[in-house]
Amino acid sequence: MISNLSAANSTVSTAEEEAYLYLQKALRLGRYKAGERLIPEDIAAEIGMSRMPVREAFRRLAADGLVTLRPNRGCVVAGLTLDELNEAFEIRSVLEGLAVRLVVPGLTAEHFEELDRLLIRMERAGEAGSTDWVLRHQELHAYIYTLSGRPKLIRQIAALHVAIEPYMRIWFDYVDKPLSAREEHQNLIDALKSGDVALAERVMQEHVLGTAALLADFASPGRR
Amino acid sequence: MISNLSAANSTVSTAEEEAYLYLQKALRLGRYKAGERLIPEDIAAEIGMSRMPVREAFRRLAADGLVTLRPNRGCVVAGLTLDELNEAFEIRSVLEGLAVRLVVPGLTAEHFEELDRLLIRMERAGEAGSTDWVLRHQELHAYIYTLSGRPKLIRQIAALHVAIEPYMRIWFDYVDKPLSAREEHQNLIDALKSGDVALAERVMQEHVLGTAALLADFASPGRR
DNA sequence: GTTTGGATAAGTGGATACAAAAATGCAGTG
DNA sequence: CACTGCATTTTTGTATCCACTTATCCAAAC
Repeated sequence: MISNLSAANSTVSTAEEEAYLYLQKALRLGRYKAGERLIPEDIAAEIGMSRMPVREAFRRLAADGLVTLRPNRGCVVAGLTLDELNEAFEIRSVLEGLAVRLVVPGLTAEHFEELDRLLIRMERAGEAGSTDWVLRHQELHAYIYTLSGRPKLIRQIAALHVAIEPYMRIWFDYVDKPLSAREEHQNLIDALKSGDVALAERVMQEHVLGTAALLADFASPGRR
Repeated sequence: MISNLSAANSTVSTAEEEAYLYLQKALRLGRYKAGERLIPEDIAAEIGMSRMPVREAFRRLAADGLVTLRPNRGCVVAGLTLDELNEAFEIRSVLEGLAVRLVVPGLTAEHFEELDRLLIRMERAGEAGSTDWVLRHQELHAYIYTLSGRPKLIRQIAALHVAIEPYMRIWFDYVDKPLSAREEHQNLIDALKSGDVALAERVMQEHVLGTAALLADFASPGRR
C-alpha cells in the first residue's frame, strides 16, 4: 500500500520510525493546520520518547514535502498553495502516465477484474465519507502504478498522493461526492482495457489534470 | 544551480548543512564506491563535528536516494543497479518532458541565444574532461527546466541529475566524448526553437531515454 | 575441514546536558 | 503612542554518554 514511503524493515522498529509514522498519519488526516508549528518536545512527550528521534522524523517528512524545516526556526506544517497543489497534480499526471504506459502491455483479465472490484469498492466508500473514499481512491491508483514494478516511480507517486491527501478530503467533503469521479475512473479503466498504450497514457494524464482543475476551481483550501 | 536540493537558507549555516553538502559533493564525484559503508564518526572527524549532525545529513541523503539507511546497520552508498539507473532516466524523461511543455510557449530570442551559448560551453568542456562536461551538461538541462518556474519539479529533476551523475561521468570517460551528444542537444534546442510544444516534449523524452539506452548499452558500471 | 556457538568488539540509536540562536516582553526614548 | 534596544525566556542545534543491536573472531564439536 501507501505507507512504506521510505524503505523500512517491518520487523525492526526504531523510535524514529514510530515518530515518522505517527506524524505522517496525523498530517495525512489533516490534524495539524498548514503553517502550524510542530514542537519537538510536545510530540516527543505524546509518543513517549525524547526530541531526537522526532527531529530525525522531521527530516524525512520534509523530504516528503509534508513539513518545512528552517535552520533555528523549527518545523512547520507545509500546506500547499494553490500553485503548489497544481504542480503536484502536474507531476502526478506525467508520472502516473508513465506508469500506465509501462503497465498496459502486461495487463490480463485478472487485472481487469481487480480493477472493477476496486472501482466498486471506491464507489461504496463514497457513501461512507471522505476519509474512506480518499483511501479507496488511492488504492485504485496504487493498484495501477504498482504493477509497473518500478520502485522509485511507485514511491514518488505514493508520496504525491500523501501530500495532496488532506486537500482531496476537504474537496470531497465540500462538493459532497463529486459525481464525475465514478465516470472518470470508469473511463480510465476502459482505456486500460483497450490495450492502446498511447490512449491509456493520455487518459490517465487528463484524468489527473482534470481532478486538479476541479480542485483548483472551487477554492484554495489551505493557503499558506 | 543544482546544489540547493533541500530548501536551505544560504546565509544561515548549520553543522548539519555543512555535513550534507560535504557528503553530497563527495558522492557526486564518486569518491565513495557503491556499497561502501559511511561511518558517522569518521566523517564527523573529517569535518570537525560530532556524529549527530552527520546522522541527520544521512537522512537527507537517503531521501535524495544517494545512500541507503537500514536500522542498526548504518549508512551505505546507494549505487544504482542497471534497472534503477534506467528507472531514473525514465522518470527524468517525463519530468523534463513536462518542463519543456511548460516552458516552450514562453521562450524568446534571448533564451535561444543563451541556449546556444550553453551548448558551445558544453562542447568546449568536453575537451577538458568528464567532470566539466557533466556539469555543463547539467547546466544546459537545468537552464531549460528551471524556466518552468515549478519549484518541486525543478528540485526533483535536479535530484535525479545528481543521482545519475557518477554514472554519466564514468560513461563519458569510458566511451571518450560520445559524438552523439552535440548533435542530440542541437536537435533538442532546434525543437525548442520550433515552438511546437508537442514536438519539443517528444524530442526531450526521446533524448533522455536515448541517453539511457546508450548508457545501459556499454556496461553496468556500479552494480550493487 | 566445515559448521555452530558464544565471547568480545564495534557501531548504532536514543536520552540527557549544554551552548547558541531566535522569539518575547518590557522599559525607555523620541 | 509608536518605536527602538536590551534583558529574559524559549527553542533549536550539537556534544557526550549509555544501552542495545549487530558484526567479528575464535574455539569446540561434528
